[in-house]
Amino acid sequence: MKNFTPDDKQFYLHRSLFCQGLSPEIIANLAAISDFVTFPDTTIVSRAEDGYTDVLFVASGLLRVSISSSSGRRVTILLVKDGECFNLLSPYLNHPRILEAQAIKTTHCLRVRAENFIPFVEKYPSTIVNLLRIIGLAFDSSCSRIMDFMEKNVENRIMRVLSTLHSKFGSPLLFTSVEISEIAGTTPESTLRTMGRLRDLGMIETRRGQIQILNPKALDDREFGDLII
Amino acid sequence: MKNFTPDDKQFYLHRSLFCQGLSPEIIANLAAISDFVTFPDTTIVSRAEDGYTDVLFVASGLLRVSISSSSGRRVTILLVKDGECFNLLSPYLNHPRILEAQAIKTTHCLRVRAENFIPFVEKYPSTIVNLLRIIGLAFDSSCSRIMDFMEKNVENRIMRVLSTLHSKFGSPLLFTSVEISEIAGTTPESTLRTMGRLRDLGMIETRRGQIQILNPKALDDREFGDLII
DNA sequence: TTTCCAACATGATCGGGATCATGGAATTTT
DNA sequence: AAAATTCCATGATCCCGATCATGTTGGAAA
Repeated sequence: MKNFTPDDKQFYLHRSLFCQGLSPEIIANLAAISDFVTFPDTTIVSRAEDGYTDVLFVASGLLRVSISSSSGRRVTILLVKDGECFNLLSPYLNHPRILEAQAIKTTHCLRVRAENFIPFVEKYPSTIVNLLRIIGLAFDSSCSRIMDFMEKNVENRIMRVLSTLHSKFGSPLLFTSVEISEIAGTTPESTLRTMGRLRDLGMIETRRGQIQILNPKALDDREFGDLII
Repeated sequence: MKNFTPDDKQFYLHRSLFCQGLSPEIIANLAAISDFVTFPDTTIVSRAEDGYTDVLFVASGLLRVSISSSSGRRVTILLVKDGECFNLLSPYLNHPRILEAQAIKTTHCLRVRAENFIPFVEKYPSTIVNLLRIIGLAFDSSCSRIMDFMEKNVENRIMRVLSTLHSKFGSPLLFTSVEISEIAGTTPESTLRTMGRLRDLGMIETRRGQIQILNPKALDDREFGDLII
Protein backbone atom coordinates (compact mmCIF):
# COMPACT_ATOMS: atom_id res chain seq x y z
CA MET A 1 0.00 0.00 0.00
CA LYS A 2 1.24 3.45 -0.85
CA ASN A 3 2.29 6.06 1.69
CA PHE A 4 -0.46 8.13 3.17
CA THR A 5 -0.53 11.86 3.49
CA PRO A 6 -2.32 13.69 6.28
CA ASP A 7 -5.05 14.42 3.76
CA ASP A 8 -5.59 10.73 3.16
CA LYS A 9 -5.98 10.15 6.86
CA GLN A 10 -8.54 12.91 7.17
CA PHE A 11 -10.36 11.52 4.18
CA TYR A 12 -10.81 8.17 5.90
CA LEU A 13 -11.55 9.61 9.32
CA HIS A 14 -14.11 11.96 7.88
CA ARG A 15 -16.27 9.06 6.76
CA SER A 16 -15.91 7.07 9.98
CA LEU A 17 -18.76 6.72 12.43
CA PHE A 18 -16.67 8.16 15.22
CA CYS A 19 -16.14 11.43 13.37
CA GLN A 20 -19.72 12.07 12.26
CA GLY A 21 -20.53 15.70 12.91
CA LEU A 22 -17.10 16.58 14.29
CA SER A 23 -15.39 19.77 13.15
CA PRO A 24 -12.58 19.59 10.57
CA GLU A 25 -10.21 20.90 13.22
CA ILE A 26 -10.92 17.93 15.48
CA ILE A 27 -10.59 15.47 12.63
CA ALA A 28 -7.29 17.05 11.63
CA ASN A 29 -6.03 16.64 15.17
CA LEU A 30 -7.10 13.04 15.27
CA ALA A 31 -5.35 12.48 11.95
CA ALA A 32 -2.21 14.03 13.39
CA ILE A 33 -1.98 11.54 16.22
CA SER A 34 -2.81 8.53 14.05
CA ASP A 35 -0.69 6.43 11.77
CA PHE A 36 -1.52 3.91 9.10
CA VAL A 37 -1.14 0.23 9.79
CA THR A 38 -1.90 -2.77 7.61
CA PHE A 39 -2.87 -6.17 8.91
CA PRO A 40 -2.57 -8.88 6.27
CA ASP A 41 -5.36 -11.44 6.14
CA THR A 42 -5.39 -13.80 9.18
CA THR A 43 -3.10 -11.52 11.23
CA ILE A 44 -3.89 -11.63 14.90
CA VAL A 45 -4.26 -8.02 15.97
CA SER A 46 -4.63 -8.60 19.66
CA ARG A 47 -4.87 -11.57 21.97
CA ALA A 48 -6.86 -11.94 25.16
CA GLU A 49 -5.04 -10.57 28.19
CA ASP A 50 -2.25 -9.01 26.12
CA GLY A 51 -2.98 -5.45 27.18
CA TYR A 52 -3.47 -4.12 23.66
CA THR A 53 -4.66 -0.52 24.00
CA ASP A 54 -4.39 1.03 20.54
CA VAL A 55 -7.60 2.38 19.07
CA LEU A 56 -8.10 1.35 15.45
CA PHE A 57 -10.20 3.07 12.82
CA VAL A 58 -10.73 0.61 10.01
CA ALA A 59 -10.31 2.12 6.55
CA SER A 60 -10.78 -1.10 4.59
CA GLY A 61 -10.89 -4.82 5.23
CA LEU A 62 -12.48 -6.60 8.17
CA LEU A 63 -11.56 -7.35 11.76
CA ARG A 64 -13.20 -10.10 13.76
CA VAL A 65 -13.50 -9.38 17.49
CA SER A 66 -14.11 -12.56 19.41
CA ILE A 67 -13.73 -14.45 22.65
CA SER A 68 -12.33 -17.94 22.90
CA SER A 69 -12.91 -20.48 25.61
CA SER A 70 -10.40 -22.93 26.93
CA SER A 71 -12.30 -25.70 25.14
CA GLY A 72 -11.39 -23.98 21.89
CA ARG A 73 -14.79 -22.63 21.04
CA ARG A 74 -14.87 -19.12 19.66
CA VAL A 75 -17.71 -16.60 19.80
CA THR A 76 -17.63 -13.70 17.41
CA ILE A 77 -18.70 -10.50 19.11
CA LEU A 78 -18.18 -7.95 16.36
CA LEU A 79 -17.12 -7.69 12.75
CA VAL A 80 -15.47 -4.32 12.34
CA LYS A 81 -15.64 -3.00 8.80
CA ASP A 82 -14.54 0.23 7.14
CA GLY A 83 -15.85 3.30 8.90
CA GLU A 84 -16.10 1.47 12.23
CA CYS A 85 -13.62 1.34 15.05
CA PHE A 86 -12.11 -1.16 17.41
CA ASN A 87 -10.92 -0.92 21.00
CA LEU A 88 -12.43 2.44 21.91
CA LEU A 89 -12.72 1.35 25.53
CA SER A 90 -9.32 -0.20 26.11
CA PRO A 91 -7.50 3.07 26.72
CA TYR A 92 -9.71 3.51 29.76
CA LEU A 93 -9.49 -0.01 31.12
CA ASN A 94 -6.44 -1.04 33.04
CA HIS A 95 -7.56 -4.61 33.39
CA PRO A 96 -6.56 -6.91 30.57
CA ARG A 97 -9.53 -7.85 28.46
CA ILE A 98 -10.90 -11.15 27.25
CA LEU A 99 -11.51 -9.91 23.72
CA GLU A 100 -9.24 -10.85 20.87
CA ALA A 101 -9.09 -9.43 17.35
CA GLN A 102 -7.99 -10.92 14.06
CA ALA A 103 -7.94 -9.55 10.53
CA ILE A 104 -10.09 -11.81 8.36
CA LYS A 105 -9.29 -9.79 5.26
CA THR A 106 -6.27 -7.64 4.54
CA THR A 107 -7.14 -4.64 6.65
CA HIS A 108 -5.91 -1.06 6.61
CA CYS A 109 -6.41 0.98 9.74
CA LEU A 110 -5.61 4.29 11.32
CA ARG A 111 -4.08 3.60 14.68
CA VAL A 112 -4.15 5.91 17.69
CA ARG A 113 -2.14 5.03 20.76
CA ALA A 114 -3.99 5.09 24.08
CA GLU A 115 -1.61 7.71 25.45
CA ASN A 116 -2.62 10.02 22.63
CA PHE A 117 -6.27 9.06 22.50
CA ILE A 118 -7.12 9.93 26.10
CA PRO A 119 -5.74 13.50 25.93
CA PHE A 120 -7.38 13.92 22.54
CA VAL A 121 -10.83 13.11 23.92
CA GLU A 122 -10.28 15.34 26.93
CA LYS A 123 -9.18 18.19 24.70
CA TYR A 124 -12.19 17.82 22.41
CA PRO A 125 -15.05 16.77 24.68
CA SER A 126 -17.53 17.06 21.84
CA THR A 127 -16.23 13.68 20.71
CA ILE A 128 -17.76 12.09 23.80
CA VAL A 129 -21.23 12.10 22.33
CA ASN A 130 -20.21 9.92 19.41
CA LEU A 131 -17.98 7.77 21.56
CA LEU A 132 -20.70 7.02 24.07
CA ARG A 133 -23.30 6.48 21.40
CA ILE A 134 -21.12 3.84 19.76
CA ILE A 135 -20.36 2.17 23.07
CA GLY A 136 -23.97 2.37 24.15
CA LEU A 137 -25.22 0.62 21.04
CA ALA A 138 -22.61 -2.09 21.49
CA PHE A 139 -23.61 -2.56 25.12
CA ASP A 140 -27.30 -2.80 24.30
CA SER A 141 -26.52 -5.27 21.54
CA SER A 142 -24.59 -7.32 24.01
CA CYS A 143 -27.54 -7.39 26.41
CA SER A 144 -29.76 -8.27 23.51
CA ARG A 145 -27.59 -11.28 22.80
CA ILE A 146 -27.89 -12.48 26.36
CA MET A 147 -31.65 -12.41 25.97
CA ASP A 148 -31.37 -14.27 22.67
CA PHE A 149 -29.46 -17.05 24.40
CA MET A 150 -32.10 -17.24 27.10
CA GLU A 151 -35.22 -17.12 25.02
CA LYS A 152 -34.53 -17.96 21.40
CA ASN A 153 -33.80 -21.31 19.90
CA VAL A 154 -31.00 -21.90 17.44
CA GLU A 155 -33.23 -21.34 14.43
CA ASN A 156 -34.29 -17.88 15.57
CA ARG A 157 -30.77 -16.90 16.54
CA ILE A 158 -29.44 -17.85 13.13
CA MET A 159 -32.27 -16.05 11.37
CA ARG A 160 -31.41 -12.93 13.31
CA VAL A 161 -27.72 -13.25 12.54
CA LEU A 162 -28.41 -13.65 8.84
CA SER A 163 -30.73 -10.67 8.84
CA THR A 164 -28.19 -8.51 10.66
CA LEU A 165 -25.32 -9.57 8.44
CA HIS A 166 -27.46 -8.90 5.41
CA SER A 167 -28.18 -5.33 6.42
CA LYS A 168 -24.51 -4.75 7.20
CA PHE A 169 -22.82 -6.47 4.26
CA GLY A 170 -25.53 -6.81 1.63
CA SER A 171 -26.08 -9.89 -0.48
CA PRO A 172 -24.68 -12.44 -1.01
CA LEU A 173 -23.12 -13.06 2.38
CA LEU A 174 -19.67 -14.52 2.07
CA PHE A 175 -19.63 -16.62 5.22
CA THR A 176 -19.28 -20.33 5.88
CA SER A 177 -21.37 -22.32 8.31
CA VAL A 178 -18.49 -22.26 10.78
CA GLU A 179 -18.39 -18.48 10.74
CA ILE A 180 -22.16 -18.19 11.10
CA SER A 181 -22.16 -20.65 13.97
CA GLU A 182 -19.48 -18.67 15.80
CA ILE A 183 -21.64 -15.57 15.56
CA ALA A 184 -24.89 -17.27 16.53
CA GLY A 185 -23.27 -19.25 19.32
CA THR A 186 -24.02 -22.73 18.07
CA THR A 187 -22.41 -25.57 16.09
CA PRO A 188 -21.78 -25.78 12.34
CA GLU A 189 -24.09 -28.80 12.18
CA SER A 190 -27.02 -26.96 13.70
CA THR A 191 -26.31 -24.03 11.43
CA LEU A 192 -26.39 -26.20 8.33
CA ARG A 193 -29.56 -27.95 9.43
CA THR A 194 -31.24 -24.63 10.10
CA MET A 195 -30.12 -23.15 6.82
CA GLY A 196 -31.42 -26.26 5.11
CA ARG A 197 -34.84 -25.56 6.58
CA LEU A 198 -34.68 -21.89 5.63
CA ARG A 199 -33.72 -22.94 2.12
CA ASP A 200 -36.70 -25.28 1.92
CA LEU A 201 -38.89 -22.39 3.00
CA GLY A 202 -37.49 -20.30 0.16
CA MET A 203 -36.03 -17.69 2.51
CA ILE A 204 -32.41 -18.15 1.47
CA GLU A 205 -30.28 -19.76 -1.21
CA THR A 206 -26.86 -21.19 -0.44
CA ARG A 207 -23.78 -21.97 -2.39
CA ARG A 208 -20.42 -23.04 -1.11
CA GLY A 209 -19.27 -20.15 1.06
CA GLN A 210 -22.09 -17.80 0.23
CA ILE A 211 -25.63 -17.17 1.33
CA GLN A 212 -28.26 -15.29 -0.65
CA ILE A 213 -30.92 -13.70 1.50
CA LEU A 214 -34.17 -13.81 -0.43
CA ASN A 215 -36.53 -12.56 2.24
CA PRO A 216 -34.77 -10.31 4.78
CA LYS A 217 -37.99 -9.23 6.44
CA ALA A 218 -39.00 -12.78 7.29
CA LEU A 219 -35.71 -13.21 9.14
CA ASP A 220 -36.08 -10.02 11.13
CA ASP A 221 -36.74 -10.10 14.88
CA ARG A 222 -36.58 -6.99 17.00
CA GLU A 223 -37.94 -8.28 20.31
CA PHE A 224 -34.73 -7.39 22.13
CA GLY A 225 -33.72 -4.38 20.08
CA ASP A 226 -31.01 -4.13 17.49
CA LEU A 227 -28.29 -6.68 17.16
CA ILE A 228 -24.89 -5.35 16.19
CA ILE A 229 -22.27 -7.66 14.75
CA MET B 1 -36.80 11.53 54.39
CA LYS B 2 -35.48 14.87 55.45
CA ASN B 3 -34.54 17.66 53.09
CA PHE B 4 -31.05 17.57 51.74
CA THR B 5 -28.62 20.41 51.64
CA PRO B 6 -26.02 20.84 48.92
CA ASP B 7 -23.50 19.52 51.44
CA ASP B 8 -25.45 16.29 51.80
CA LYS B 9 -25.45 15.83 48.06
CA GLN B 10 -21.72 16.32 47.86
CA PHE B 11 -21.25 13.92 50.72
CA TYR B 12 -23.01 11.16 48.78
CA LEU B 13 -21.44 12.01 45.45
CA HIS B 14 -18.00 12.10 46.95
CA ARG B 15 -18.19 8.44 47.84
CA SER B 16 -19.68 7.32 44.53
CA LEU B 17 -17.65 5.38 42.01
CA PHE B 18 -18.30 7.98 39.36
CA CYS B 19 -16.66 10.72 41.41
CA GLN B 20 -13.52 8.89 42.48
CA GLY B 21 -10.58 11.21 42.03
CA LEU B 22 -12.64 14.14 40.77
CA SER B 23 -11.95 17.60 42.13
CA PRO B 24 -14.29 19.12 44.75
CA GLU B 25 -15.24 21.77 42.24
CA ILE B 26 -16.53 19.18 39.80
CA ILE B 27 -18.41 17.32 42.49
CA ALA B 28 -19.97 20.58 43.66
CA ASN B 29 -21.12 21.25 40.13
CA LEU B 30 -22.60 17.81 39.80
CA ALA B 31 -24.36 18.30 43.11
CA ALA B 32 -25.76 21.58 41.85
CA ILE B 33 -27.48 19.97 38.88
CA SER B 34 -28.79 17.00 40.85
CA ASP B 35 -31.82 16.59 43.03
CA PHE B 36 -32.84 13.96 45.54
CA VAL B 37 -35.46 11.41 44.63
CA THR B 38 -36.82 8.50 46.62
CA PHE B 39 -38.21 5.33 45.09
CA PRO B 40 -40.20 3.26 47.58
CA ASP B 41 -39.67 -0.48 47.49
CA THR B 42 -41.09 -2.14 44.33
CA THR B 43 -41.38 1.18 42.48
CA ILE B 44 -40.75 0.81 38.80
CA VAL B 45 -38.15 3.43 37.93
CA SER B 46 -38.16 2.96 34.19
CA ARG B 47 -39.80 0.65 31.71
CA ALA B 48 -38.42 -0.72 28.47
CA GLU B 49 -38.90 1.67 25.57
CA ASP B 50 -40.12 4.52 27.79
CA GLY B 51 -37.26 6.86 26.91
CA TYR B 52 -36.12 7.38 30.50
CA THR B 53 -32.91 9.42 30.33
CA ASP B 54 -32.21 10.59 33.89
CA VAL B 55 -28.90 9.51 35.37
CA LEU B 56 -29.24 8.18 38.91
CA PHE B 57 -26.58 8.03 41.61
CA VAL B 58 -27.79 5.63 44.25
CA ALA B 59 -27.22 6.85 47.81
CA SER B 60 -28.95 3.96 49.56
CA GLY B 61 -31.22 1.05 48.70
CA LEU B 62 -31.06 -1.15 45.62
CA LEU B 63 -32.16 -0.94 42.02
CA ARG B 64 -32.61 -3.97 39.82
CA VAL B 65 -31.83 -3.40 36.14
CA SER B 66 -33.35 -6.13 34.01
CA ILE B 67 -34.77 -7.16 30.68
CA SER B 68 -38.06 -8.94 30.26
CA SER B 69 -39.17 -11.11 27.40
CA SER B 70 -42.65 -11.33 25.99
CA SER B 71 -42.97 -14.77 27.60
CA GLY B 72 -42.66 -13.06 30.95
CA ARG B 73 -39.18 -14.22 31.80
CA ARG B 74 -36.92 -11.65 33.39
CA VAL B 75 -33.13 -11.50 33.32
CA THR B 76 -31.38 -9.35 35.89
CA ILE B 77 -28.49 -7.46 34.35
CA LEU B 78 -27.33 -5.34 37.25
CA LEU B 79 -28.06 -4.67 40.89
CA VAL B 80 -27.21 -1.04 41.55
CA LYS B 81 -26.33 -0.33 45.14
CA ASP B 82 -25.14 2.75 47.00
CA GLY B 83 -22.15 4.39 45.38
CA GLU B 84 -23.06 3.02 41.95
CA CYS B 85 -24.99 4.64 39.19
CA PHE B 86 -27.71 3.82 36.72
CA ASN B 87 -28.39 4.96 33.18
CA LEU B 88 -25.05 6.65 32.44
CA LEU B 89 -25.45 5.82 28.76
CA SER B 90 -29.05 6.81 28.16
CA PRO B 91 -28.37 10.54 27.77
CA TYR B 92 -26.32 9.63 24.72
CA LEU B 93 -28.70 7.13 23.16
CA ASN B 94 -31.68 8.37 21.25
CA HIS B 95 -33.08 4.94 20.65
CA PRO B 96 -35.36 3.66 23.39
CA ARG B 97 -33.71 0.93 25.37
CA ILE B 98 -34.77 -2.56 26.35
CA LEU B 99 -33.58 -2.20 29.93
CA GLU B 100 -35.99 -1.65 32.76
CA ALA B 101 -35.29 -0.65 36.36
CA GLN B 102 -37.15 -1.28 39.59
CA ALA B 103 -36.40 -0.41 43.19
CA ILE B 104 -36.21 -3.64 45.19
CA LYS B 105 -35.61 -1.75 48.41
CA THR B 106 -36.59 1.78 49.30
CA THR B 107 -33.97 3.67 47.36
CA HIS B 108 -32.65 7.21 47.63
CA CYS B 109 -30.90 8.65 44.62
CA LEU B 110 -29.39 11.79 43.26
CA ARG B 111 -30.94 12.41 39.89
CA VAL B 112 -29.36 14.33 37.03
CA ARG B 113 -31.40 15.10 33.94
CA ALA B 114 -29.87 14.17 30.61
CA GLU B 115 -30.01 17.78 29.42
CA ASN B 116 -27.81 18.75 32.36
CA PHE B 117 -25.60 15.69 32.35
CA ILE B 118 -24.34 16.02 28.79
CA PRO B 119 -23.13 19.64 29.21
CA PHE B 120 -21.66 18.73 32.59
CA VAL B 121 -19.48 16.00 31.10
CA GLU B 122 -18.43 18.24 28.23
CA LYS B 123 -17.52 21.00 30.65
CA TYR B 124 -15.48 18.68 32.85
CA PRO B 125 -13.88 16.18 30.47
CA SER B 126 -11.85 14.65 33.26
CA THR B 127 -15.05 12.82 34.22
CA ILE B 128 -14.79 10.80 31.02
CA VAL B 129 -12.14 8.52 32.39
CA ASN B 130 -14.37 7.31 35.21
CA LEU B 131 -17.40 7.21 32.99
CA LEU B 132 -15.73 5.05 30.37
CA ARG B 133 -14.13 2.81 32.93
CA ILE B 134 -17.52 2.08 34.48
CA ILE B 135 -19.10 1.47 31.09
CA GLY B 136 -16.16 -0.61 29.97
CA LEU B 137 -16.37 -2.94 32.93
CA ALA B 138 -20.09 -3.35 32.37
CA PHE B 139 -19.53 -4.13 28.71
CA ASP B 140 -16.86 -6.71 29.44
CA SER B 141 -19.08 -8.27 32.07
CA SER B 142 -21.83 -8.50 29.52
CA CYS B 143 -19.53 -10.29 27.06
CA SER B 144 -18.43 -12.53 29.86
CA ARG B 145 -22.05 -13.52 30.43
CA ILE B 146 -22.49 -14.42 26.81
CA MET B 147 -19.55 -16.80 27.13
CA ASP B 148 -21.02 -18.23 30.31
CA PHE B 149 -24.23 -19.06 28.46
CA MET B 150 -22.25 -20.73 25.71
CA GLU B 151 -19.81 -22.73 27.74
CA LYS B 152 -20.93 -23.15 31.30
CA ASN B 153 -23.69 -25.35 32.64
CA VAL B 154 -26.28 -24.16 35.11
CA GLU B 155 -24.25 -25.32 38.09
CA ASN B 156 -21.20 -23.26 37.13
CA ARG B 157 -23.28 -20.22 36.30
CA ILE B 158 -24.98 -20.31 39.66
CA MET B 159 -21.69 -20.80 41.47
CA ARG B 160 -20.33 -17.75 39.72
CA VAL B 161 -23.40 -15.70 40.55
CA LEU B 162 -23.19 -16.65 44.22
CA SER B 163 -19.50 -15.83 44.33
CA THR B 164 -20.05 -12.45 42.70
CA LEU B 165 -23.00 -11.57 44.92
CA HIS B 166 -20.98 -12.58 47.94
CA SER B 167 -18.13 -10.23 47.12
CA LYS B 168 -20.59 -7.43 46.44
CA PHE B 169 -23.05 -7.85 49.31
CA GLY B 170 -21.24 -9.95 51.86
CA SER B 171 -22.79 -12.81 53.77
CA PRO B 172 -25.51 -13.91 54.19
CA LEU B 173 -27.03 -13.22 50.80
CA LEU B 174 -30.65 -12.18 51.10
CA PHE B 175 -31.95 -13.59 47.84
CA THR B 176 -34.54 -16.19 46.97
CA SER B 177 -34.14 -18.90 44.36
CA VAL B 178 -36.29 -16.88 41.98
CA GLU B 179 -33.95 -13.91 42.25
CA ILE B 180 -30.85 -16.06 41.82
CA SER B 181 -32.37 -17.79 38.81
CA GLU B 182 -33.14 -14.46 37.16
CA ILE B 183 -29.51 -13.45 37.53
CA ALA B 184 -28.06 -16.77 36.39
CA GLY B 185 -30.50 -17.09 33.53
CA THR B 186 -32.17 -20.32 34.54
CA THR B 187 -35.26 -21.58 36.39
CA PRO B 188 -35.94 -21.57 40.14
CA GLU B 189 -36.09 -25.39 40.09
CA SER B 190 -32.63 -25.74 38.61
CA THR B 191 -31.36 -23.17 41.06
CA LEU B 192 -32.73 -25.09 44.03
CA ARG B 193 -31.39 -28.38 42.75
CA THR B 194 -27.95 -26.85 42.25
CA MET B 195 -27.95 -25.18 45.64
CA GLY B 196 -28.95 -28.51 47.14
CA ARG B 197 -25.84 -30.06 45.64
CA LEU B 198 -23.66 -27.17 46.81
CA ARG B 199 -25.14 -27.58 50.26
CA ASP B 200 -24.30 -31.30 50.25
CA LEU B 201 -20.76 -30.37 49.29
CA GLY B 202 -20.57 -28.04 52.25
CA MET B 203 -19.99 -24.95 50.13
CA ILE B 204 -23.11 -23.10 51.21
CA GLU B 205 -25.82 -23.13 53.84
CA THR B 206 -29.34 -22.04 53.06
CA ARG B 207 -32.27 -20.79 55.03
CA ARG B 208 -35.52 -19.39 53.75
CA GLY B 209 -34.54 -16.29 51.81
CA GLN B 210 -30.87 -16.34 52.69
CA ILE B 211 -27.71 -18.04 51.57
CA GLN B 212 -24.53 -18.38 53.58
CA ILE B 213 -21.42 -18.71 51.47
CA LEU B 214 -19.01 -20.96 53.33
CA ASN B 215 -16.34 -21.34 50.68
CA PRO B 216 -16.23 -18.34 48.33
CA LYS B 217 -13.02 -19.47 46.65
CA ALA B 218 -14.48 -22.80 45.60
CA LEU B 219 -17.26 -20.94 43.79
CA ASP B 220 -14.93 -18.60 41.98
CA ASP B 221 -14.38 -18.87 38.23
CA ARG B 222 -12.49 -16.24 36.29
CA GLU B 223 -12.19 -17.91 32.89
CA PHE B 224 -14.07 -15.09 31.19
CA GLY B 225 -12.99 -12.25 33.42
CA ASP B 226 -14.98 -10.48 36.08
CA LEU B 227 -18.71 -10.73 36.32
CA ILE B 228 -20.50 -7.60 37.43
CA ILE B 229 -24.02 -7.81 38.77
C1' DT C 1 -5.94 -35.83 -13.57
C1' DT C 2 -5.31 -37.07 -9.27
C1' DT C 3 -4.93 -35.72 -4.65
C1' DC C 4 -6.27 -33.30 -0.87
C1' DC C 5 -8.81 -30.41 2.02
C1' DA C 6 -12.51 -27.47 3.34
C1' DA C 7 -17.25 -27.05 3.30
C1' DC C 8 -21.82 -29.05 2.94
C1' DA C 9 -25.23 -32.38 4.31
C1' DT C 10 -27.68 -35.53 7.20
C1' DG C 11 -28.55 -39.50 10.22
C1' DA C 12 -28.26 -41.37 15.06
C1' DT C 13 -27.63 -40.84 19.76
C1' DC C 14 -27.53 -38.78 24.20
C1' DG C 15 -27.84 -35.59 27.95
C1' DG C 16 -28.68 -31.15 30.32
C1' DG C 17 -32.01 -28.58 31.79
C1' DA C 18 -36.82 -26.75 31.11
C1' DT C 19 -41.29 -27.98 32.30
C1' DC C 20 -44.90 -30.08 34.88
C1' DA C 21 -46.38 -31.76 39.19
C1' DT C 22 -46.80 -32.44 44.03
C1' DG C 23 -46.04 -31.67 48.78
C1' DG C 24 -44.01 -29.61 52.81
C1' DA C 25 -42.24 -25.76 55.58
C1' DA C 26 -41.90 -21.03 56.97
C1' DT C 27 -44.13 -16.34 57.21
C1' DT C 28 -47.63 -13.23 57.00
C1' DT C 29 -52.35 -12.03 57.10
C1' DT C 30 -56.95 -12.21 58.77
C1' DA D 1 -55.39 -19.99 65.56
C1' DA D 2 -56.64 -20.55 60.92
C1' DA D 3 -55.95 -19.31 56.32
C1' DA D 4 -53.33 -17.75 52.72
C1' DT D 5 -49.14 -16.96 50.56
C1' DT D 6 -44.53 -17.52 49.51
C1' DC D 7 -40.60 -20.25 49.36
C1' DC D 8 -38.14 -24.64 49.45
C1' DA D 9 -37.57 -29.29 47.76
C1' DT D 10 -37.68 -33.07 44.63
C1' DG D 11 -39.55 -36.50 41.41
C1' DA D 12 -40.94 -37.49 36.43
C1' DT D 13 -40.98 -36.41 31.76
C1' DC D 14 -39.63 -34.47 27.50
C1' DC D 15 -37.31 -31.90 24.00
C1' DC D 16 -33.75 -29.11 21.89
C1' DG D 17 -29.47 -29.09 20.37
C1' DA D 18 -24.62 -30.84 21.06
C1' DT D 19 -21.96 -34.57 19.74
C1' DC D 20 -20.48 -38.37 17.00
C1' DA D 21 -20.39 -40.46 12.65
C1' DT D 22 -20.40 -40.97 7.75
C1' DG D 23 -20.59 -39.54 3.17
C1' DT D 24 -20.66 -36.11 -0.61
C1' DT D 25 -19.24 -32.14 -3.23
C1' DG D 26 -16.45 -28.31 -4.84
C1' DG D 27 -12.29 -26.15 -5.60
C1' DA D 28 -7.44 -25.71 -5.22
C1' DA D 29 -2.97 -27.69 -5.36
C1' DA D 30 0.42 -30.91 -6.86
